[in-house]
Amino acid sequence: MQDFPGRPVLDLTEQEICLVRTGGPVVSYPVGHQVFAAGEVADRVYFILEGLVKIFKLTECGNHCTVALRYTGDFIGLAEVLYGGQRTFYSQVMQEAKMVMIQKSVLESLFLQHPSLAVKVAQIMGARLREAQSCFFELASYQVPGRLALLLLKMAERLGEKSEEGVKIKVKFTHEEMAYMIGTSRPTVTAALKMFEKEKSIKKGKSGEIVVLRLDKLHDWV
Amino acid sequence: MQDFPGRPVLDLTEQEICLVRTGGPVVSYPVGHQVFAAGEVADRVYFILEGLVKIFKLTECGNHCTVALRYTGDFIGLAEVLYGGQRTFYSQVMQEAKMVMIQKSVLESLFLQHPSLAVKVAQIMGARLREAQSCFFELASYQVPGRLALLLLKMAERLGEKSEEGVKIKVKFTHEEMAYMIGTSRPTVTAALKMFEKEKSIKKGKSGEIVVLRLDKLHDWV
DNA sequence: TTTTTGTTGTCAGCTAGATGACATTCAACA
DNA sequence: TGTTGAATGTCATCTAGCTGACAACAAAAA
Repeated sequence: MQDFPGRPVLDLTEQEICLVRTGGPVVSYPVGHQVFAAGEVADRVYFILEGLVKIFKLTECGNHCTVALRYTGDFIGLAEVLYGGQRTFYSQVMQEAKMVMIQKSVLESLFLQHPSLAVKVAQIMGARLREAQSCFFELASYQVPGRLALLLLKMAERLGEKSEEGVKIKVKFTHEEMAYMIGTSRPTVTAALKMFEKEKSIKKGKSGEIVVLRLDKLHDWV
Repeated sequence: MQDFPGRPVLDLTEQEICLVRTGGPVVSYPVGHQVFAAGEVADRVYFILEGLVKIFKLTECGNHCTVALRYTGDFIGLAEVLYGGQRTFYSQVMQEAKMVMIQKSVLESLFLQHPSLAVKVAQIMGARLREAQSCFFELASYQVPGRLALLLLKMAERLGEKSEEGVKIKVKFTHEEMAYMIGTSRPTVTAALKMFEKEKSIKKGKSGEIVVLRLDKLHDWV
């Protein structure tokens, strides 16, 4: 998956967030809700106040590929709105999401009135681009255990909760979901996770979440 | 390879180009020249007036992966300059390049004085991001013949010269270079090209360039 | 509680494609 | 013109990982 955890990238400032909040109504969507779909007109962006949303693509034959996860503080749907195209990806809520829905025209006038916001958005897009290109590189260069280790490390950084034992990844993803993110199959993810468990790099928490015990050992896999 | 041919994306207007040209000196580099390398400070961008430049990454073990090609009218090195990081990719000239070299500080003041340029840059980054994510998807979903067919189609669109026979791809890439772009090995590219030749989707021109005879047949491979 | 549905664990069989190796052809250059 | 280095064509070998399948669980619903 692309620019997944990918650092806080470039968070908006307090003032910028206030600005963005004025851009439209706050909407709330449950898990599973489709925010947008390929083929639709890209007439609005969303700014995530809370929740987790994935960006993915489908083949005609049902093949699923997740290219990014977006969190609190991220925009989604920016790219196509900026360059004025149709949506080419799908977007679905993975954790109940509260978002500001901003019409394209409103976003454009925000940019005009606050040029620094436009610059900030350009920065965000730049960071996302390099992240996406890195993911391409990783997919091309590393095999499954390496890519999965990398995914876990990024998740630990982004969604982790430290304890004396290790880092607990607070969000639970199914093996299938992870397979979509690293371009492999579900059974292969299961096997690789078992392997990590056996070497004690990770363990399963009580409610099924993954706890990373040894970041260094995972790192050795890339 | 990522957002390779990827449409002219979003060309700058005449005025914008004039603006950019004032941003710094014009430099000329021969084939093979390294424009920047991973680890360097990202203190400038280049605007390509003429030529072809690739953006790539290397593993410690020498693995090479090309994530983008940039042409006349494109910026290179924007992403890291925008978000203020180190360079994480390498960049090398593939066809003699004439470029405007623009210092980061100059670019920033250009943005301040001309907010519309900042917006345009955000648009460009958005388009590049979606292109890069599409390439990730393609690498994850299609096998080599499909990815190579797609690459040839993009090249035909971007670097093609139409004739009654078909579309001649004006730039010559080695099989190895193409392998780097689609995440495969050189012999595999050779084999797939032979196959396309056998089914008469493509042929070799007199100076070794690829001529696409049947866009539709290539398209059937994805 | 039982039923249902989704998630894991595991496996046998198969294949795309990596690797390394080598011969051949081509292009550049002296 | 011959010489040299790079780019191709081709092959035998090996393996990561896909596919499909099924059993074992777990969680949620009835």
